This record gives sequence, C-alpha cells and structure tokens, in this order.
Amino acid sequence: MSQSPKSPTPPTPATGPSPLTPPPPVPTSADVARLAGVSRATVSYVLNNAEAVRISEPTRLKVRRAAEELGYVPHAAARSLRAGHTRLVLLPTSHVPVGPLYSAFLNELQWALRRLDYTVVQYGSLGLTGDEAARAWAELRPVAVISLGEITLSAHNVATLKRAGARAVITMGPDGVPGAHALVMDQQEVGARAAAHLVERGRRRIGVVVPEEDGLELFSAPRLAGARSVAGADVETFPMAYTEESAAALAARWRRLGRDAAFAYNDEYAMLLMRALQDEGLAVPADVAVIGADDLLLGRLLRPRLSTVRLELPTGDHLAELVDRAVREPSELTRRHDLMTAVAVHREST
Amino acid sequence: MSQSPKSPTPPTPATGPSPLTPPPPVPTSADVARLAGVSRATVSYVLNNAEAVRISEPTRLKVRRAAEELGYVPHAAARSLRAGHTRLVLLPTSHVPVGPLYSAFLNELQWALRRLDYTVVQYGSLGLTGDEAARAWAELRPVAVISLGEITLSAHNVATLKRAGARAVITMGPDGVPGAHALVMDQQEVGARAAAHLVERGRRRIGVVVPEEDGLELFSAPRLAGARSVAGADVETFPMAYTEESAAALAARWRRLGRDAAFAYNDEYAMLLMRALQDEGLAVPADVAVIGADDLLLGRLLRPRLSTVRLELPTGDHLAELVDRAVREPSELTRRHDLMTAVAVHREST
DNA sequence: TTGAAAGCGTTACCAT
DNA sequence: ATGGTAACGCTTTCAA
Repeated sequence: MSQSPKSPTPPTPATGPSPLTPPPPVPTSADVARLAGVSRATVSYVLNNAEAVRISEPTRLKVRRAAEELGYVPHAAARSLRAGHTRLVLLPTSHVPVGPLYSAFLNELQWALRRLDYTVVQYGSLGLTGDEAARAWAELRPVAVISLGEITLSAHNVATLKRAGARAVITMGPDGVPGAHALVMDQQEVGARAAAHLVERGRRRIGVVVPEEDGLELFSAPRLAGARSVAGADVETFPMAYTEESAAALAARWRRLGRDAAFAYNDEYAMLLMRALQDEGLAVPADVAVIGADDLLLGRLLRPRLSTVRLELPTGDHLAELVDRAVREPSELTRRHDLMTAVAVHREST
Repeated sequence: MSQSPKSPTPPTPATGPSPLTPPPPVPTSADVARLAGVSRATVSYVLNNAEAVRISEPTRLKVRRAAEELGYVPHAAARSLRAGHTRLVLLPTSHVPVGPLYSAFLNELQWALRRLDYTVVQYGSLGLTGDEAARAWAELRPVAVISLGEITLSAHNVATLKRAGARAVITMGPDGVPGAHALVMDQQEVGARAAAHLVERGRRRIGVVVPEEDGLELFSAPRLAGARSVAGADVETFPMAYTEESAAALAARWRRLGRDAAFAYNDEYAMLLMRALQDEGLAVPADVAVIGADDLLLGRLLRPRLSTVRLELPTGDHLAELVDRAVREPSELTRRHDLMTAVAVHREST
C-alpha cells in the first residue's frame, strides 16, 4: 500500500470521502462467508435454502445475520453466468401511447410472469431496427422475448435470439415470423369489424383516418387492411395528426370528399375528428357516421356517444402460461395461437 | 461460399433434434476464436475495436466473418461481471395509466440515456414493497435507478441500492429521501395552481376529486395537499372511481354538497365528472367550475372546454444529463433539483 | 501482432 | 454436516 508521490489519485487510507469517487466495494458472498466464519458454499446453501444438504440451524442463523449486516444482495449476472441460463423475459416496448387497455394487459402479464418466477424487464426499443434490437436483446440472454409488434422481427432476428438462448420468441401480429411462436393478435380484425359495422348500417363510402404520427403504422396499417377486406366497403384513407388543427383541416374538406362514414385509427382520433366535423356543421351520424376503436371510456362523454370496436385481449395469465410452456418445451408451441377478438360496439355515432 | 440456406450445422454428432429439448449451445467468443483460428483475446480486441492494440486487417476480417457466421452476440452478464460494473439504468414502472405526457417523457429519457451509452431497462414493480423492490433492483447491479415515484423508497432501500453499486438513485416527489438524489417533481404544485386559479375566479368551496383506484395515491395525495395549502381555499375531498357510474353518483349529490368548484385529479376524471354534472342539469361553469390537470388534448373537445393545469416536465435530455453527471461524480448531485413547474390553463370550464 | 492466464461472483460436485 | 475447487464467458494485463 505504498503511495506513489506522482499518482493523481492517491489510494490514501486515511482520507475520508475522497473527492475523486472511490468506488465502495460491493459485498459478495465471500464477505458474508468471512463474517459468518463459514465457506462460500455454505453461504450459498443457506441463502438459497438448498434442500440437498443439511445445514445446522446455528450456522444458518450466523449466515443470515451476516448477510443482513452487510446488506448482501446476490449478483444476478454472476448467478446466471454460472447457471448457464436466465429467467429473464424481455418485453420490448416502444411507448407508443397505445391506450389503457394495453397498459392493463401489460401489467397483468408482468404479474403473472413474476408469479411464475420470471424476471420481467421492459426494454425500450423505440426507433431501433430489427437487427439492432435483436442484438441488444440477445446480449441479455433472455429466456423468452415477447415482442408486441413495435418492432418487426425478421426470421433472421428470431434466429439470432434463439441462438442466444431464447427458448421462446413470441410475436404478435397477423403474420407469423418463421421460427417464432406466432401469437396472433390480429389488428386486421379491428378494421374488419368497424367496416362491417358501417356497411351493415348502410354506409359504404368509408374514410379511414390514419395517424400521421410515427410508430403507429404497425397498428394502423393492419386496421386499415382489415377495413379494406370487407365486401361492399369503398375505402379511402386520410392521414391526420393528433392535433385539433389537423382534425379541423380534414373536417373542412370533408363535404367535398364524398364519404358517408369515418373509421378512425382509435377512439382518440375519432373523438378529435367527430368534434371537428360537428364544428364544421356536419351532423353525426346523419351526415357522417363515425366509429373509433379501443372502447375508451372518454368516448362515451361526447354527444353523440362514440361507437367503437372493443378488443378482447387475452388475459395476462393466459399469455404468461403460454410463455412458460414454450420455455419448458420449446417444440410445443410452434403453431399459431389466436388470442384476440374484436367486436363492434354500437353507440350513437353510427 | 456454397453454404446451404439452412442452419450452420453445428458440429453435433449424428444425433438429430432429440425430443428431450437438447439446449443448443450458445456460441461464445471462444467459438469465434476457434473458427477464425485466433485467440480469444484477439476476438475481444477486434469486436470491441480496441485502440490500444493493433490488429492486422486480415485478422480483423477473419474474426468479423467468423462472428457473423456463428451469429455471435456477446454475453452482457459475463462482460459486466468482468468489468465490475454495468451501464444499466433501471427505470421502475408501475404502469399506472398516467397519461401521454409521461409516456413521451419516458421515451425521451430512454433515448437520451441510450445516446449516452446506457442500457435502459424498465422494471415493472407494481405492488412490490420498497424492500422487495430494492432487493430485486439491486440484484441487477444497475449503475443508476430512476424511481419516478411509483414506489416509495426508504433511506434503507436507497442504502441497499448504493451498496449494490448504484452510483445514482434518483427519486421524484416532494420529499427527498436521505442518500438519494432528490429530483423534485412536486405534484403539490399542481394542486396549488389549480386551487389558486379557482380562488382567483371567486370560487372558494372547492371539491377535490380523488381517484378510488389503487396506485394513484402517490400522485393524487400531493395534488390534494397542494390544493389544501392555498389560502382562501375551503377544500373537501370526494373519492370517485374512473367509471361513468361513479361520476354520476357523485354528480347526483353534488347540489347538496355546497361546492362551487371541482378540482379533479386529472383531466380524465374532470371530463367524466363534468359530463355527469351537466347530465344532472348543473351549468358549467356557472353553477360549478371544473378544472383538471395534465392538459390532455381530449379535454378541449368537451363543451365548455376544460380548464386544466399543465405540467412542464423536464426534457428527457436534461434528466439524462443529470443522471450521467451523477453517475460520473456521485458526490456532485446530492442536493435537490427542481425540475417541474405547473401552470393553470384557463379555458371555459372555470 | 498475437497468445496465455488471471479473475469477476456464483453454485455444484466431490472430498472431508 | 461442511469446505475446497472448478467452471460459466468475458476482458485485460503481461509475455512472447
């Protein structure tokens, strides 16, 4: 411990909190062992409640007390390095304002997975390409990846993840990715239900309102495609930003567009548009029917009450169980699973 | 390169895919080294673009090609174990439907941190106690924790995290936690602005609408306290759930409550209540003034347009920079930082 | 310019 | 019943 006179950061023992950030040592299981007067193995046994070996009660107590005193917390990285695998479930998110349904669903899912003893981690992946994202995720060696559609995964990306040890890669969306467990939460269904509802009520010339905002295409595109797929529906698309101005601009030219109905990406856009149309002097639903999607509570506050398409998401527990099964028996879940249904809710705006 | 488009065919013996889930080996840097005919050290140098050492271009190419072919992705845990520290920033979330502002803010923050070369991970912590959460987070050895208030951290919890190597623990909320870097995003300010706005406009008997839902107390309680703190405000609280029924029930007894103004937890609750009051035959703002918070776009769609309190959140870049500074120089940022301001926005409902 | 070896914190096997 | 030891994958001196 001799101190060099030239060293700019002298390892001086006597100085208190040095200005030059002396990184305080993190207690390890070896420290606990030393303090408790036992071996590291014993510490491990005690702290992990190992059944295979019998440790005397006094020893257990000593170890526990030492760990407590040191504030010892095991090092997850070291543990999983040794174990050769993790219990990490990666949940890529892009934080698109995707609504309370989705939030509630994510919550449920996290809880359910945690109950199954997985560590759930959300990885913000906004703006990453599939390749970048797959690499970044793979570095963490997750046992499962649940990609809810914010990122489009290629077959190659899925392969990367699997090679990195992921036992289950679950994608949502209409198209199953080769190698992944496709979990069909088909947004097309939403558009199809909306358009069908409108057609049933005698509206055929449907204007589909598509968000101008980035990051929503993955939801809006299939919804649009679904609307297009409905027989008898004459669909035209209109981009609109999530602002009053954009809505007003679209409403101002609505009469000239010759559309007798509007299907907006979701209820928020629908509300915005409906208000703008009304301010423009058009009667809803007489002049133009308006339907949204997601069944937001706030949509019922406008007059007329907003018709919508409600999504029946799978329960978090259901999906969690599916994930767990896929992890334990990867070959099992290669087929597609349909989990989402959509149903049009008629209120007053259609 | 006459390679089949199929799998790279690992040097497995003759056994095909066994039914008993043989975990396929994850390629390591040793595998890359072997394939490239170099040492593991060289692989590390090449793949990390080590400046200190000069590797010949042909060698670099060989290594890169081998890594590519094997689909090698470094093992983050092993790397940080060796390094003795991580670049992991933990962002506990509870997924309360906290609004688009917040989502946008989180997005910004993630981006900014990623630009600073941190790995940002959200850890769903809904329903965990402070102790459980702190332990779980500490296991991941994050270099920083940004707790946005969903979990109340005790001084002991902060100590746990710091002992586990966290160089910065940032909490938001009015009360700084000892040992943490307090980042004051004081929700009290919101309530104070709302109440002051109402008092200014001659309303003193303010009914504060508090959500019945769990998990929102951490936001609603300080907002209420802020309203109480305003001189001249006579505050009474009314719990309300986020349903039309609950709003209608509250509205039905509103006349008897003798309140000439309502301040709702946020714009969503305010919209719900305002509609219910109107349906009950009360005039807004003549009979009762209504103000919300968060300045949601949808609040402008009702008539009268909803007055609100707008939050000026710090930019993600700003907070990210603060975190980075705290990480690099932990002693620096022990003082409180005020980052949030609130301002009442008068529209038509007050 | 490249290779050999040590060591990060854990746990599982094998001795005692 | 407990302790020594090897190994997980990676980076980084040090030596050739």
